[in-house]
Amino acid sequence: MNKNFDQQLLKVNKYSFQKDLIEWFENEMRELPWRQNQDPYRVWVSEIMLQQTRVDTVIPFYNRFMELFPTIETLAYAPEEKVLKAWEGLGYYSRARNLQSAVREVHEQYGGTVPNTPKEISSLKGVGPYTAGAILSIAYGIPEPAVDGNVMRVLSRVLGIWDDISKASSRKIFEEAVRHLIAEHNPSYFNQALMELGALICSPTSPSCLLCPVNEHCLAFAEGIQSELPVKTRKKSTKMIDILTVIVQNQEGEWLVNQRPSHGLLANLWEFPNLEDQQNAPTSVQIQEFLKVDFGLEAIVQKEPWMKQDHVFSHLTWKMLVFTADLNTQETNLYQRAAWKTEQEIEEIALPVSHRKIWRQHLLNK
DNA sequence: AAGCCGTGGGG
DNA sequence: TCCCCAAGGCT
Repeated sequence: MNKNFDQQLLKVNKYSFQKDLIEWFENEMRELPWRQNQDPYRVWVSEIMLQQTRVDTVIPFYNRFMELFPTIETLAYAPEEKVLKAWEGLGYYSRARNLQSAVREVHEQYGGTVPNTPKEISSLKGVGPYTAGAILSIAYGIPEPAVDGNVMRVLSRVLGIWDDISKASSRKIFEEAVRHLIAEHNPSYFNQALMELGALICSPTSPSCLLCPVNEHCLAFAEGIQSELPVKTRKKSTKMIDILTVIVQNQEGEWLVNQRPSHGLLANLWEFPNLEDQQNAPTSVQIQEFLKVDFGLEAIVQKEPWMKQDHVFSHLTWKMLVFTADLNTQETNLYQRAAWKTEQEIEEIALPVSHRKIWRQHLLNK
């Protein structure tokens, strides 16, 4: 472990730090839907939704989700498609499928009670080191570290930890620091306060150190090096992919949609048929061949796209060209995971944000 | 270990 | 416009 950090950890008056931090939290904590009580299920759902996602974004999704699936049992028995639909627009969709899978396990293996040991709760799908600690401390009052980006930022400054927080291995160092500092009598507030402090005061850029309740314990503030911490290497730029998308309507006025594979990007979500532009032929020809081979459909594809749209993911960018096509046959027996769906049905399935935008635009132009 | 996995907001 | 970010986990 980092020697300087170790020395700093011993210098901090831990009980004074705990008191200053927790009293600040009691006065300043935001009223959030998942803070109404300590129901482990409600805490659990909130922690999954909050992974890599802002509080303001999560709130409306969380409220809707809890209305639809208020208990472990209701979520366990819900069809996956309903759960994905409730998650539409929130991103990282495997979170939703893992959550339901884990909830079903709790329902079946633990009699519907969320387990309260690190070993058991960490074995649940989608529950990693952070989420395990968060649920154990917030719902059960168990003094376990819950180290997220906020905690690493706050403690890197308070203790002068120079390890690169973008590396997975760094988390352990911060967990050790939390194990030393955590308030055994109130781990829930201690952990939440560290995160709340990171969100409200100890922000990534321009932290409000003068307002900080623990600034007298903070090494970075004492030395005026808040802006140097935490150390975080930036990730690589995203790659571009050219995507050709096609809107096809049958004689009944239904639209052709396809369900994505059950693994990988946007798993199990529905979308309008699309392929990567191979640039080995005119776009309309590529799409025509694609509809024939992948869907068994004869169609005439417009030469020019009626819409363009870029969509940026965390690790790649789709540059989308959207075409329309007219069926040239009555035979519409579809292959694979494709289906004809009515306008009403398309409203009720989960689409990626990019395809939902295309759909809205299509309805507008019709 | 490092790449994959979404989205919308802010500087 | 572009980049970074926001209560991470999985493989």
